Amino acid sequence: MSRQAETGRGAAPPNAAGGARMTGDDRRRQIVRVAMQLFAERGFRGATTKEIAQAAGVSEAIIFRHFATKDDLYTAIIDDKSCEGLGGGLGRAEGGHEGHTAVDAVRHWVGEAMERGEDAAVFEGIALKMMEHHQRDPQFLRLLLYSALEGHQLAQIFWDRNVRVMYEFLGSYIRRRQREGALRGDFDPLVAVRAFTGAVIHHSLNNTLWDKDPARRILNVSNEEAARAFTEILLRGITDGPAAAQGGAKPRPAPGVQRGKKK
Amino acid sequence: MSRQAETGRGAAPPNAAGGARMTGDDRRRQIVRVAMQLFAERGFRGATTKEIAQAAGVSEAIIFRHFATKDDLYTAIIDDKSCEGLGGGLGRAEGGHEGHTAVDAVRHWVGEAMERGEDAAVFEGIALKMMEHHQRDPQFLRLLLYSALEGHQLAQIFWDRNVRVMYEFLGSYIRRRQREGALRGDFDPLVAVRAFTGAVIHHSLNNTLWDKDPARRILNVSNEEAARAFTEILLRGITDGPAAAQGGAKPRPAPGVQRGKKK
DNA sequence: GGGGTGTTAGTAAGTACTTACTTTTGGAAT
DNA sequence: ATTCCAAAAGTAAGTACTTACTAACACCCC
Repeated sequence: MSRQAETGRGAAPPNAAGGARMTGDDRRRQIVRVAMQLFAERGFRGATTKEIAQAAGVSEAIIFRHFATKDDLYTAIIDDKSCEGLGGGLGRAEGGHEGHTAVDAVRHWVGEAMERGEDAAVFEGIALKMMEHHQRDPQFLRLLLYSALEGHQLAQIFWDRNVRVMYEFLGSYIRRRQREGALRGDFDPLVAVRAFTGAVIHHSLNNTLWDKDPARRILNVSNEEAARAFTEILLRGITDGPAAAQGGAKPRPAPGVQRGKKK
Repeated sequence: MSRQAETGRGAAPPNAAGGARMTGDDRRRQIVRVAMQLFAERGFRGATTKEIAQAAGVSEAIIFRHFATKDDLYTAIIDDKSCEGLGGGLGRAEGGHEGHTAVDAVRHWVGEAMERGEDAAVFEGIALKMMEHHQRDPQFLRLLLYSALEGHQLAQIFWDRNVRVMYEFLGSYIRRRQREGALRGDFDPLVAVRAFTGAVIHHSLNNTLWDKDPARRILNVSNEEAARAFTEILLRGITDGPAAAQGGAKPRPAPGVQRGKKK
C-alpha cells in the first residue's frame, strides 16, 4: 500500500529510491508508466495528478513540466501503448514503435500453423497468447475498459488498429479454410471470430475483473485448458461433422430429438 | 443536451416539467433513476451530486435529504436494480422485489424447452433474451462495468446473485443432457457456459461500448442471427458429431503446443 | 552561468455535504 | 368553510477540502 513516499523536504536523501534525479526523458517515461498504472486502477477522472506525482516520487509541478495538461499525459500513454496490441512482450520496449500490432504478433506465433492449415493449433495458439497477455498485464484490460467507458481516444484507436484488423485477418483465414473445404461454408466467418474471441476475452475479463480470487472462481481452469476447450468447441462447431446435417442444432429439433442417435 | 433547467428561483412556474413538487417517495425514486443514468454514463466518481440534482430538477440539498451520502445513493440503486438481473422487463417495477433473478427469467422463457430437451431453443432463447436486455437497457452494462472497475458492491452482488446461479443453472442443464447422452460427456459444462455467455456478452459489449455506430460495425447482424449462429456453433461443438473422432479438431495436429495428457 | 531538474507555495474552480431559511400541503380544530 | 400549524419539500449560500494547473525560486552539473 505505501506508495513510495515523496521525498518532500530539501533535507531528504538525494538518492532515495523514488526521488533520484533523472534525465528528462527517463522521468517522462517513468511518469507515463506510473500514470498508466493509476489510470488503469482508478480511471482517468479517478486518478489525480497529485497521486501520480507521489507515485512517481516527484512534485506535481514536474508532471506539468513534461505534459501541458492531464489529457496530454493520457495521449502520451496512447502513443506508448496503442500499437502494442496483444503482442505484449514483443516490441513493448523503448526504442521505436514501428507498428507492432496485434496481427503482427499473431502472425508471428501461429503463422506457420496457418500456412499448414492446422486449425486447432491456430486457434489454440491465439487464445493462449491472448489470455497470457491479459494475465501478464491485467492493467491493460482495465485501461481499455475505462477508456471505452469514459469516451477517450485510446479505446477507439485500439479498436481501429488492433481489433478491426484482427477480425479481418482471422476472418480471411476462416474464409480461406472454407474455400478449401476444411470448414463449413454456411456461416459468416466474422461471427465465428466474434464467438471465439468473445469466449476468450470474456474469460479473461471474468478472471481479472470479477472473479479475481482463484479459490472462489466459478470456473477455475488453466489458460491451457481454457484455450483447448474453446478451440475444440469452435472447431467442432464450424467443421462439417457429417452428422450435423441431419441431427444437430440447425433445424429446430422436434421435442425429443437428439437423444436418438446411438453413436 | 439541455438538461431540463433547474427551476431555481421561487418565481418559477410551480408546475414546470422538471421542478414540480413531488411527494418524498416519488422524488426519491426519481433521484435514484436519474443518478443511475448518470452513474452509468460517467461512473461514480465522474457523476457529481450537482449534476444529479440539476438533472432531477432540484437543488443539491434535496439529494442529501434523501440520501445521507453519495455512497448511500449508490447502494439505493443496488437495492433497486440488483435483483433484476437480465430479466429486465419482468419484475422491474416498484412494488416488491421478491427476488426476480436472472435465473427466474431464464426459467420462464426457456423452461419448457429445457424440459423437452430442445437444446437449440434453450440456448437460442437465452442468448436472444440477454441481447435484447442489453440492447434495451445499455446503461445497465455500463453501470455494471463501472462498478466492477471502481470496486463498488454492485458488481459483486450482481455476480453472486445472478452470474453465479446462472452458471450453476445452465451448467446443471448441460450436465443432465450429458447424462442423457445428448451431449458429449468429455467436457466441463461450465466451460461451455463460459464460451457461450462469453460470445453473447462480448457481442453486446462490442455493440454498446465500442462499435456503437451500426453502419461502421465490424459485424452487423441482428440479435436473432447472432443468437442462432452462436447457438449453432456451441451445439455442434458439444454434441457428439460422429465425424469428430477421426477428422478435424480433436487430435492435436500441431507439433507446437503441449500435447501431454490424453484423457 | 545557463540550461535543465527539482522544489514550495500558491490559485481558481470544483467537490461532497451543511446550515439556516422559505414555501407548500394536508388535515384537524375552530 | 375558514383558520391554524406542524411536517414535508424546497431553496440559496455557505463550509472544508480537493482538483488541475501556475509562478517563483533553489540546486546541480557541464
